[in-house]
Amino acid sequence: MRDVAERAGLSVSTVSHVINNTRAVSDESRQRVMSAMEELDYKPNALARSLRRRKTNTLGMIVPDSANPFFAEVARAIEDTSFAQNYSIILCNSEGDLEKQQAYTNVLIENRVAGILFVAAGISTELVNDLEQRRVPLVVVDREVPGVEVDTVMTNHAQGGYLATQHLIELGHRRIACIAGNSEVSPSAERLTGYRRALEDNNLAYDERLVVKGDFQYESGYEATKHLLALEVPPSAFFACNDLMAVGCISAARELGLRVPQDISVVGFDNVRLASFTNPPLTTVAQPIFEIGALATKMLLERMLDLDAPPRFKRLDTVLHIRRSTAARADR
Amino acid sequence: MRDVAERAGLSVSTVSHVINNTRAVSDESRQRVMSAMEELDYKPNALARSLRRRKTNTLGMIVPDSANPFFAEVARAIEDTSFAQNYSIILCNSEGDLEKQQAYTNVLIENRVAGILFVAAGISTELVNDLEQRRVPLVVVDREVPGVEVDTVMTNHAQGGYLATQHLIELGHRRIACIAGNSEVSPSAERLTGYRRALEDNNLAYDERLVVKGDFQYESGYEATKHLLALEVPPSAFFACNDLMAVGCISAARELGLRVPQDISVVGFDNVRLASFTNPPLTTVAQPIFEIGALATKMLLERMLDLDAPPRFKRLDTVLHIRRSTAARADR
DNA sequence: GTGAAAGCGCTAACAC
DNA sequence: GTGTTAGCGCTTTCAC
Repeated sequence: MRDVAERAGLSVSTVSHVINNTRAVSDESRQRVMSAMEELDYKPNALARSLRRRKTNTLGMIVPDSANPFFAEVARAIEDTSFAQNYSIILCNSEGDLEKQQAYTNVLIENRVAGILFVAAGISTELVNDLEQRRVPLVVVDREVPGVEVDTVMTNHAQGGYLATQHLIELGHRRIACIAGNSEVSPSAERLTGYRRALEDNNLAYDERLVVKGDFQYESGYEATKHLLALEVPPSAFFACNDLMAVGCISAARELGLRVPQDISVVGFDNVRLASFTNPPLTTVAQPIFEIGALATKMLLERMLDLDAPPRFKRLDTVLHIRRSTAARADR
Repeated sequence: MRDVAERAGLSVSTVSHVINNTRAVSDESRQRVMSAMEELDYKPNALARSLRRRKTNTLGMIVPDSANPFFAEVARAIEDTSFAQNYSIILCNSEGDLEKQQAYTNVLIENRVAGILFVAAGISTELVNDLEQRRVPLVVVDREVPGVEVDTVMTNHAQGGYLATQHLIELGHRRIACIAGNSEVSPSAERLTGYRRALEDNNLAYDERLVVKGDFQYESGYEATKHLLALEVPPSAFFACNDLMAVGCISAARELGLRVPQDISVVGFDNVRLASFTNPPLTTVAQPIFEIGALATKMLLERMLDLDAPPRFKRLDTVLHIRRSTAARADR
């Protein structure tokens, strides 16, 4: 910038003011500055600016695994929205590991990010309090943090689980398996709740043998299905708590010579891009992925403006997309 | 830091030195500093540090679409490797749009990133020269930049295309379609080259009606297949230039009542995680995705150490993974 | 409408 | 082994 000022024959402060449009400057001076910048191909130093302003244009985003299609799509939505608002994103993959998450959080704090988005992160009460005390704005996405008041955007997972199960029941299925996630975390448990509630509402007994835990990866859906289909009385329908496990489920069924949906029905959860192109196309409960990311970013940006406003909790509804992986139960 | 120094009753420089382990400090002083840091919960300001050191610990990564499984996995590998080396990643989605890419590049320069990774980005000669002149280290991944010498890590796409096609030929297929990508960009064109070369080596005629352009998305594989199967003499095998299009291809075939692999065979490219779980599991040409990301990061880090070393060009080999989407041609 | 000067929080050169 | 000081490149107050 000094160079620009010299080249333009003006003071550094004037140059700064034309760059930031922060003070009236004569047309001539403005011109001189502009051309000097052009000629020197000047790019302001955001580090110095942020240091001085005590505020960066960087956001931190912590996800368990940015290569997982669901998180990848949420991350994409967050990045898009942030870019549109002039914020950059530092990407962090926690792998759900608390230590890594803490390490990343430290890096983000040291880089004085303007805010942090925790996506599906197993965030602890202490961490939230720590961040609050440091006055770091944060938004939690896709996880409920028990006992703490933080800005949160969540999907109505219970409603989604209900929708999925109800759909299967309406198709005549009576033995409906649930390939759950790690049930300790909120979205996973809620999907299961929705499943149970739908069974109840239809006077179907909850059979715990039909519920098996997965970990949201393809493999676990595959394994769970192999296990479930080996039961004495196997289920005729599966509610997989995410699309990846649903894909694994279909894969396993096929290996056992079962046709989807003629022999068994399966419904997923998330509606990632892939879901439209599985074989058969997957019936699934859609989360409003883009909206989740966009809303989370928006909430974070608003939070930055007023750290002491009351925390907000947003729940987004799901929509059932009926495709080709579900059909009426075959008579037995 | 000032606070820490006061608390510890020492000079700021001493504190700095213990933090950075950059000078001999008495055990007692060190202890005092440590506990002061602890008590004040001090986190150094990376902005100030970088400003002073004239070097950040941040890297920029530009990808077309971080929600695309292939890029998502490469990005993941890059982020992992960088984190292990104490570098953070700023994520940029260019959408293959040159303007967005330029905008992102500017942001990265303003943030004085220590280096930039261009993944599959349509990077131009001017941009490379501009960056070189600014002395910004960069590595290009998965794209060849014609007429410019830059550090590059590429897969041997031609070899992969050859492998895929050869495999189909060995299975007895004679009419083999190719669902290509946008053929102007290097990886895409090379895969096609491999396809042609395999045909030639086996004395099979190249029929341009059997080659249709896609855009690496599910949809385009789907559309291309619909088109190809409507030909008077449809192909019995498909080489899709990436896994997503292969999935779209299978999806289209199925809609037309064709079985994979009994009626048609399809092979993909990339070997994204998903490929193991499609229905049927996809035979595909594996790119060493993790290695690509890891190597690219490593090259960038090395480049940062010596900006004037001769540029390196690394080509990684592919491996054919034979799964269940390919089979011997049915007699007709 | 413009300039001088202080200072953001750190590191590195220089003194002792 | 420790302290003082200058300065990284900006923004912002204050003065004119």
